[in-house]
Amino acid sequence: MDAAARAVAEPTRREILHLVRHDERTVSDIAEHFDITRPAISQHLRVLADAELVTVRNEGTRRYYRARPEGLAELTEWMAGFWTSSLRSLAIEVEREQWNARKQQQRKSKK
Amino acid sequence: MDAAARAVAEPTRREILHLVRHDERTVSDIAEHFDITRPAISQHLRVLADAELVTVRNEGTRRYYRARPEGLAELTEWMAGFWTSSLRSLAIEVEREQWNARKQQQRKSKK
DNA sequence: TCTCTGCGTTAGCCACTTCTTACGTTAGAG
DNA sequence: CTCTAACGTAAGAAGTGGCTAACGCAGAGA
Repeated sequence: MDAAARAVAEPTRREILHLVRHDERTVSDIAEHFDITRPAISQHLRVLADAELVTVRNEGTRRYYRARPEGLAELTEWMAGFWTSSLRSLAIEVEREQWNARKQQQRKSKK
Repeated sequence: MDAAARAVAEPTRREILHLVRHDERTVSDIAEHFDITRPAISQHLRVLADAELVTVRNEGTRRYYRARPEGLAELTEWMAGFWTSSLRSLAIEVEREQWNARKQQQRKSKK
C-alpha cells in the first residue's frame, strides 16, 4: 500500500494510469503523450508495476500495459477507510501483507 | 489535489493524519509519538496544512492541529472517480458505510 | 521586567527521485 | 545471418524531500 500511495503521488504516473485505465497500450504509444523520453516512461511503468497498479502482456517485442482494477480498488478502499478506527488495524495489516508479498515476488489473493 | 496526493504519500504524514483524525493535538503531543524531532513534525504539518488536509487552532503559544474531513473526502472521491463508473460507485458505497460507522461511534468491525 | 514554554523557520547535509544518454536484449522482416 | 523495431537497464547529473541543529518569536507566569 505504501508503494501504491507513492506511485500515485507522481503526476506523470497518474497520467499514465489514466491513459491505460481502459485500453492497453505499448510503451512507445504512452511515451508519445509526454515530453520525456521513452526510458523515463519505462521507469515509471516499473514503479506502477511494482505497486501492482498495472499489468503487462507481452506480444513479440511489444509490451502492452494496462491498469489493474484490483490494485486501484484496494487503494481507493484504503483511502476511504483511513478515518475509521475500526479499519485502522486492517489497513496496517494489508499494508504489511502486500509489502511481504512484494518482497517475495508472489501474488496475493484479493478480497 | 496534487498537493494532497503528495502529502499522503509520506508514511509519517499518514500517521500524523491518523493521530489527529478525531481529536485535535498539539505539535509536541504529536512529536512524542515519533522518533524524529519536533521541527520535523512542524514541517510535516505544514505540508499537510498546505494540502488542506489539516486545520489549526491557536490557543496561547499552543497550536492544535486537527484533520480536515473535507480534504480527505475530496481525495478519496478523486481516487474513486479516477477509473470506471462501476468502481466509482463501489468506492462511494464503502465510504458511506464507513462514514455511518464513524457517526455511530461503535467499535464493531465492519466489512 | 525576566524567564520559560511552545512553536515556526532557516541552513546545511544526506538520501532518494527523476530524467537523459548510452548500451544490451529479444523478436520479426528481409 | 543481418538489420531494425521495441523494449529494459545502467550510470550519472540534476533536482527534490526529509532530517537535525540552531535560532527567532510570541504568550504566560513569577
